[in-house]
Amino acid sequence: MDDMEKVGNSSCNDGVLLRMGLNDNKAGMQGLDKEKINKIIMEATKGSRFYENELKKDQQVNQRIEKMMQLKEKITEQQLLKAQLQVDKLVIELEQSRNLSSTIVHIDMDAFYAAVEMRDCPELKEKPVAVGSMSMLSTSNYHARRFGVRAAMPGFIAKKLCPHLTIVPLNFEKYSKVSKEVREILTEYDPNFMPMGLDEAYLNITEHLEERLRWPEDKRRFFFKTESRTEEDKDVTNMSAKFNEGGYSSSPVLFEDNTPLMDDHPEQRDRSVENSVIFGTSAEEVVKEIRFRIEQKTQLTASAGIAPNIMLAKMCSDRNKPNGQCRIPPERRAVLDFLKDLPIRKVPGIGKVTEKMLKALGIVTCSELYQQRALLSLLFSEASWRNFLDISLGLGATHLEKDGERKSMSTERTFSEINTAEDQYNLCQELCRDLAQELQKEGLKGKTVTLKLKNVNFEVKTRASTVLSSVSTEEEIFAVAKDLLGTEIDSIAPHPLRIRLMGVRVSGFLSEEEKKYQQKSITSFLKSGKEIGFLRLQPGKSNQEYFTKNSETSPRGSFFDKKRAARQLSRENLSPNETVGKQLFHDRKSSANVVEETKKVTKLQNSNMCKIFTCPVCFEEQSSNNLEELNRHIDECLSGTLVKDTMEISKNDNSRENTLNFLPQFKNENVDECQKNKPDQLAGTDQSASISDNSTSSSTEKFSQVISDKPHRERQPSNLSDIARNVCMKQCLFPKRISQDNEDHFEKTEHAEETSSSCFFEAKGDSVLVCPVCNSEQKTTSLVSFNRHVDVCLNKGLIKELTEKKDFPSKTYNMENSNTVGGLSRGQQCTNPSQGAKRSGLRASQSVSKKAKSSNSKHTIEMFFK
DNA sequence: CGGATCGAC
DNA sequence: CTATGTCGATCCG
Repeated sequence: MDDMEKVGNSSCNDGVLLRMGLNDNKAGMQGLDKEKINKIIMEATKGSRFYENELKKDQQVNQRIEKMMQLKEKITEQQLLKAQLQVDKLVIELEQSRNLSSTIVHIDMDAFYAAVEMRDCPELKEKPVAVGSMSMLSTSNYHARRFGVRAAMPGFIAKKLCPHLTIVPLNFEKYSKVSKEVREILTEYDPNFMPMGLDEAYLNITEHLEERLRWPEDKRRFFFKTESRTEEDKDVTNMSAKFNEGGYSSSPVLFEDNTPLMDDHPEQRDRSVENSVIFGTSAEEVVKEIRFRIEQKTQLTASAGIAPNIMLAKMCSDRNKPNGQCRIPPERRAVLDFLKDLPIRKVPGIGKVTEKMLKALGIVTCSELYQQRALLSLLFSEASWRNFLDISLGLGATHLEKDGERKSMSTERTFSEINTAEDQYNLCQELCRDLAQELQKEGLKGKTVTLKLKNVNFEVKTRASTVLSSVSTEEEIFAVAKDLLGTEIDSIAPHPLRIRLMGVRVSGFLSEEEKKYQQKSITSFLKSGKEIGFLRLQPGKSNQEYFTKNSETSPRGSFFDKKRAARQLSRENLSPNETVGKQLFHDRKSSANVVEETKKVTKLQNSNMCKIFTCPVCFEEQSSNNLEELNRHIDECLSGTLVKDTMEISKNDNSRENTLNFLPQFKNENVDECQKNKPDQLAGTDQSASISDNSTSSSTEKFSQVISDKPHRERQPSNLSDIARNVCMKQCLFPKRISQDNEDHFEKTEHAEETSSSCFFEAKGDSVLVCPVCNSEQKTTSLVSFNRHVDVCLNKGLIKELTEKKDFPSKTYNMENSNTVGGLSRGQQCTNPSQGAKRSGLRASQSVSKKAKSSNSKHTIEMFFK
């Protein structure tokens, strides 16, 4: 927010602590000093799940730094010199393009929310105040800041820092109203001004300055407000003085400022009428006028920066806050002087991570940033180091670009732990509902739906799916989101997902042009059923292939989504005892859908307005005046056909199924090619690690998964394959190098047992693999042979399972009685829900680990979710 | 394209 | 007890 100091760590070693505490201390006598503040924060923080996650993130940053430093070591003098030349060539170009002709202003309301609340509640005026909740504060007044109370700090910690703190809840409507009042003023100086949130804005006053020169004096005259809005606010002057008890002044005390309003036109002050003031024509005067007017109108103060570009203006407004302003004259020298000792952390776009990384290179100030430009060009991405260069030269945008079209829309919610699938689905649907409503307000439809989850350990993950036709309604979005959610629930089943946040986002919006085009093309596509018929009848090309090929252009198309949905269903049918609730949930939903669909269809058929299309899947004529209806029909049709077809195909080759189930192939459109081209890399490929002992039937294999996942379609009760697949889906089965620079938040390599609830397999050798079924070591020369072993093993297990345990009670399943099922299931299914998820999960993971180690396993297995 | 991260308000 | 919500950009695979 506006005037909050960026909180950064100023020394390398104590990142997490300082990050959450104070960087500097403006504390007066009434406040706390930095040490006390950090101590209190630490006491309130340590041991919490939140803190553990902060530590983890910090370690990841440290690893990034380490990697960067290694890279740095390898840089030769030659390379550096060459880089220096190249960068300096660019510097000359940039220098030549320097544009100092614009006058950009950044306006920043002081402690905005808190100030509004204080204005409206005189009781608060001399107290430390924060706005937000016990969970999270949005801002605090300057009094509270002396105690270390800051934006983005949870209220309960703020209370420990400052027991007298008054926390007032957010009232956005009020802030919006005030913000609007301010904007009404700003627009007079730049009708194209750019608001950044409720409390900040950029203005380009270049034109205004020109015009202003021709203005009569009266147009620059403003009157003090003499009447108060309310009875109790009669004495505006007095109130302002009290309000700014922090030692900072406000109008009319503004005149006592170090920078008097009339400084560049002192003669005009004499001619000012009583109760009015005339502002000059300089940029400073304009900005003082703006601030004066803002305060007169809203009783709130603002800080401002004036500079030749946006970046400088922003940094400038920070300099004299609160209730101050600062200008960088449009001269190169002045710009560079301003930057000289400026900490890079003050630069917009440089956050705590970048700060830390640069600090590791000995860069703290902007001039140091410039000095290291050659090195930076070798260590960072093009975009990054160019940005660094711009920063260190003081270059930035000199005009305000209109906001482009929105690129995404999302909604997310934090809550106390939710861990039942039913609640999660309901919540998801609710989010979709809210989002759909907002989307429709703006008439937007998007092709990508992203689900965001944060588990109770604060680990965040997102899962996205892009569908062929764009979505905007609750039902459409939820159809995609629930699959994503189902996949996640599956992936750690039978452990519950324990989440504290869920979010849904829609992106990939169509532009207006694309919207029209799409309508047309779909219309014509549907009219010509023949083309599809041709493809369908082509010898050697099954329907599946046709659709698979198509979905390659959109790899995460609805077809694959359905597969995921199918998998979800299958899992839930695995253990009837445990998943009754979920099944009910599903049944309820699907029957509701049927009813709904039926209604719609009859409604459509009764309509005279509808057009007739040929469904490209079932070839039946469909009457509809609504493309969405048709899409839905086609979707249903598509999944029906696919399931039917794959049933027939896989009947002929049941023996293959178990192998197939080891294919986590959702992302892998062409297993054959993958196998051929980079067999050695299979292990390392993300999510698409696949094993196939046959390079000719991948298509068939893929689809057999669909059938095997459909429990309600006479699927074989193959717990094993599901278990195995689940593990595969976790990318755990085969040797996977844990990526060093981009670690999955949900994977742990080192301290999973102590600090996290993640699940992973890590292979430390390549030639010895532990069979996930029989748990024995297999020396293999190729993944193919290993796969064959697993295949055989799996079949054995299946047979045993079928003969001995027809009713597989996964609820009471435990690893002791499942030698044949072995390691894999232990990793994934050791749960015993009735025993309290936390401990049993952890214990199981430890015992698995122990066992793995004792048997000299090359794999280590950790559990998901304590 | 999907997923994670960073940064801003 | 109790650590936000939304958005865009970027990087990497």
